[in-house]
Amino acid sequence: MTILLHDTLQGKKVPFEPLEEGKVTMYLCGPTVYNYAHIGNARPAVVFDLLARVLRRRYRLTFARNITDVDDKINAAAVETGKPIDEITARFIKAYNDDMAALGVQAPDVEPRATQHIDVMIAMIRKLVEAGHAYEADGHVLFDVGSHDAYGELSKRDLREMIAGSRVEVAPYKKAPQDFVLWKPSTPELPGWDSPWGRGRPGWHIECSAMAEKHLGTTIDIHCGGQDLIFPHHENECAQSRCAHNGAPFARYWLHNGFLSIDETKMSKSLGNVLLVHDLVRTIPGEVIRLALLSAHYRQPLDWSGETIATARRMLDRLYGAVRGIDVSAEARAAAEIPEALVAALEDDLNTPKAMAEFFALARALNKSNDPAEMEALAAQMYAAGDLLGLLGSDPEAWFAGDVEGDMPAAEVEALIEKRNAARAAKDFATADAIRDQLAAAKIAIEDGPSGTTWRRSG
RNA sequence: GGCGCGGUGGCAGAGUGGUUAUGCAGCGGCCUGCAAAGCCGUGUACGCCGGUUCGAUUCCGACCCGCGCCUCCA
Repeated sequence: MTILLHDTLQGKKVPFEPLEEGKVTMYLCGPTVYNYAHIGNARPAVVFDLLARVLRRRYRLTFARNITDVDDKINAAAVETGKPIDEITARFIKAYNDDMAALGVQAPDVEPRATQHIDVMIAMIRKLVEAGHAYEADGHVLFDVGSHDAYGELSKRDLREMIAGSRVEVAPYKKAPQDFVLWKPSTPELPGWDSPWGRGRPGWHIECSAMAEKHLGTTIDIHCGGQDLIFPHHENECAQSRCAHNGAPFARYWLHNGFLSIDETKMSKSLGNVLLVHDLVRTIPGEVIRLALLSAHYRQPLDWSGETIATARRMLDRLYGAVRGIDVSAEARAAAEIPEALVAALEDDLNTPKAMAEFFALARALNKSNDPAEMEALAAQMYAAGDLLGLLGSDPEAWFAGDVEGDMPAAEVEALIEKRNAARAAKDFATADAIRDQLAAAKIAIEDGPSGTTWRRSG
């Protein structure tokens, strides 16, 4: 079975064949670092992190996720806060990486920063000007969309309709309304670099083209990002790269994740419903957020709500509950293989809901078993599956005891349970039940098993 | 207006031309001091209307509804 991926350009699911046997290159558009990442930003990071994990099982992968650290929004943030640009970008690069790590996102192989690739961008722009695909006008360098026949192919847009439908005021120096900026002049206060067209800074799209070329080569295997990037960002990237590379294909597969809504409305600053990962991880375990983001297929829209989170938490409780109390030796862990059906689901265009169903089948088999050797083997398989999915990374006891701000401390819970068990031993069930109610009020669920009482937080 | 994506049982969410998704919630049973967890059992879901077919939730066409993009928002 080959891996199947849905390619936006072809508009369908197709077998994946890398350009070079055994080797895959993948590029994901990363954050513009002027603010904390919101939950919508986290979806592509998590989803394509999983794709990277799946690809690494079979291929030598080079995964690049860039950081846009030169941008007008960053400049605006600097003016607003009175802080130096470097300080702002350094702070939010760290925050982004910390937040994504909390969601189980592994570091990409390369994390290129735009400001460290200005020379590559200038070289690429120069090539485009020389080839007649770009022109200088009023201090700007613009990409000449009309010079590239395939423009609009990725986003399935017709150039003539775009011109007719253009509602935006067009800068007077543009040849055509949809021409976009490759290089723009900077005033002395703004970040700028010397170039053949004077001191200036790059446009957004050229950054990704240049960084992809530098780290992954002329033609990359997989380019991914959010659906809203298809136009104009990816369309423009594709046009620039192909024109700078004598028409060579830019990306062989384009993958785009669906949008995330909050309580069925669009997330937006004006509505005040922007949820920052930085805030969410304070009260919600990272794995819960990760599983919630993977609970729908990546191309489907996903609605984020209290129920989304509560359900994800209960799903994880069930998975951790299955492996709880089972010691898995290093040998068993090394020997464990992920069930073929689970891998096959992920290799079928990253069908995470199907993969989760297989994960639960494993949990049920484990819950049913009472043969210690089989239980250990099944638990080992669950951990192996968890490693691939980026779940089940905690010790089960730590998972169930895990507290967030405002929770009753574990020691206090243990003390109450001891008191209750003393009451139970004395058949004083009224006292025992009162303590259980007290714990329940603190969202602690207790379970009396044959080998003693266990407890867990019930979120 | 153009382009694209959806409408599945109480909720979330896969999938399939005829046979169990899965999880959460509910109900019944086992277990338990009682619970909880777990296990077993339990649901005549596939927007509407036509068409193709022995048979369609699944293919085709129209319609209704929702969402996204249309110059820098993942």
